[in-house]
Amino acid sequence: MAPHPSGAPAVQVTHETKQPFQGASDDKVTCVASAPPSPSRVPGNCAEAEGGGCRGASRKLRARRGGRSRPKSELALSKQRRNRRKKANDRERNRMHNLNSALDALRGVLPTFPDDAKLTKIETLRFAHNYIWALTQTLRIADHSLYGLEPLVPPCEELGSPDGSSLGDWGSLYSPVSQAGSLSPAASLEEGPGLQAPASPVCLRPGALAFSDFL
DNA sequence: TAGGCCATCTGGTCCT
DNA sequence: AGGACCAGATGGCCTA
Repeated sequence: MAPHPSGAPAVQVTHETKQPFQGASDDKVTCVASAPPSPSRVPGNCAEAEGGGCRGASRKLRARRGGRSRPKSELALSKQRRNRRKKANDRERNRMHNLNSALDALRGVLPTFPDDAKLTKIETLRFAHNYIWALTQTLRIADHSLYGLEPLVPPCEELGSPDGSSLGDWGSLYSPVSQAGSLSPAASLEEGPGLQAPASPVCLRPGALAFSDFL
């Protein structure tokens, strides 16, 4: 996992490590008959001296080693493994819950209609990606018009939607991702097949955004 | 019923 | 040793 670039925008990925999550408890730990344990390095018998020769100083030696690690029975070992697995499952579940809540937060800031079906995970990511790109373009366009520069994109009237339909209120921003190729910053991302970015000029109008335009 | 989406479990790997 | 992260597997639910 690539660490955040130092100059990354302040999209704070709060490491909400301990955000208690409902359901993160062991509601359904179905401990399936666990597969054969990983190549468990069977802990060597700690009674084995490390060549230092146990000249009656076994107590000191044990104290230096921590003293608590004594050979465990197979039963105790498997019990310990199961316990560790269970704890790992809980953590993993919690981690995924945190991930999902972050995804929900992201959904919350994306412009969608109330009656729109909830975005799937991949849709949310694509939408957010393209939405950010579109907003960036908006700022750029605004900057250029502010300083009297040539517009970067032709006027909206000259743009056509991919399907050739006329541009209504909702057609002013046509689907940025429905085209192949990528001109956006996203091109630098190692994006999978899904995360294409807008390939064509986007004429934005505040409020005229629907998630379907970005997917 | 097939396919998509999702939650969970699991083992491996890396890091502290 | 233990936690975080990841990817694969599996099974459930829902919809066209």
